[in-house]
Amino acid sequence: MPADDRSLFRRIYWIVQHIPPRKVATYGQVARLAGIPRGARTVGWALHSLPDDLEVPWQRVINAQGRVSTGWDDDPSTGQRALLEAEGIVFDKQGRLDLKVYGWAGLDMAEWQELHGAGTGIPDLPARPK
DNA sequence: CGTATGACGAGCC
DNA sequence: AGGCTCGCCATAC
Repeated sequence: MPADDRSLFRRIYWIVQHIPPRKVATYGQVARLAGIPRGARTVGWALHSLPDDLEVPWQRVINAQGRVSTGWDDDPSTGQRALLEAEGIVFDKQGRLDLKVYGWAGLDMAEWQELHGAGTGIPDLPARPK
């Protein structure tokens, strides 16, 4: 990853670092918090190219279906699902988790302002403009 | 600068 | 519910 990702990717990582254990956020949710309402795929790209030396709980970001989206990690010990189960999250028979139970509420006002600056309120995100 | 590529998502069958 | 199509957005080439 380029050395210039210091704005968007950095914001994304910062947000993910604020997801508490046993809670999960969707790619779209992180994207909205990062300021790119329809940039879910970009969040995926950001986490995909996450530097190893950065401490980011990437496993807590899943898709809107409540399923892990990695696919390549069937490894029972290092796979995304395994990491989440280790935190106490339970998946159903179809490999999905209940977002109503484990879904993260998002950044609180203080965290939002720390990220975007004071004076800016958290938008209701209709995700439809343009 | 155009095209391809996703760890996505919403809408339609 | 499950599968497909299309739109999205930052990057890589």
